[in-house]
Amino acid sequence: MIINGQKKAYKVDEQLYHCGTAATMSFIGGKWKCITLWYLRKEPKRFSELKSLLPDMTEKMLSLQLKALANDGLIARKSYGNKAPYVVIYNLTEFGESLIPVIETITSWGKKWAEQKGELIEVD
Amino acid sequence: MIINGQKKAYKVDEQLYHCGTAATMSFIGGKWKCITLWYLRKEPKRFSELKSLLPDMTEKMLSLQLKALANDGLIARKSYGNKAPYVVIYNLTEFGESLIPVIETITSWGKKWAEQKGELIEVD
DNA sequence: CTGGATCCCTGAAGATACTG
DNA sequence: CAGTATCTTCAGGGATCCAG
Repeated sequence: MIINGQKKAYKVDEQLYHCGTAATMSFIGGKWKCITLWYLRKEPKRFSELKSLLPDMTEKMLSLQLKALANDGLIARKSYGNKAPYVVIYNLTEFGESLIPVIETITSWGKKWAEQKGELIEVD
Repeated sequence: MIINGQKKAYKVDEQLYHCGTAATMSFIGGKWKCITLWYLRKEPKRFSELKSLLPDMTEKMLSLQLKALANDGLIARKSYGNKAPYVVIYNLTEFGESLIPVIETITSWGKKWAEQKGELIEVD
């Protein structure tokens, strides 16, 4: 980002972002965050529900992503019970909801492209 | 992507995409592709122009990204002259242009967030 | 001027097994 | 049930030098 020959950047909590894109990508970049948020867009879900909805994601990655998303304030985690079996519910926060239109834009472009250039097939 | 209990995916040129998001991200994911396309959105630019607009990006990365974007059909490369100094112009293709609204959505969300939560400062 | 070639490093992601 | 703990692999990215 260069304004009047001066190099500028956004500074948020000691972190520099050289453009709006970089800021957004820090929230939804990487391989899994978008799709995780996407599955939470309508209603809260349990860990095991997400796991079965995302069979390609290892438990470890799911756990890491959920932790990161909660840390960014995009989702909230609530746990019930002090003995196994535990129940843990994840839901979007209002801040997380503000990202859904962005993800929707990304998803629908990809969907349209994939449907035009390829085909929907069964896997596994 | 699970439909009627059946796991599905898009198949495009032997490549599998488990959702629209993954497809889009294969084009604009990573640290540099979005911003590179963004700078080409209005008019074609030379390698050296892009280099000075993107001072944080090494020449190697710029070169790699331009090659990848051209390979994906998002930009076109035209070179003039058969002796040094060469002139090489990059411009968006129509396909590349179709992604600009997506990038715009991403950028404006990040911009709004950064302006609310942080500040614009000079760097370097 | 516009890159290519090479080496290196780190962090993201995967596999597998284990636990309160 | 909802995660941790290790170990490993690999691609993205950085630094530097080289070439037409």
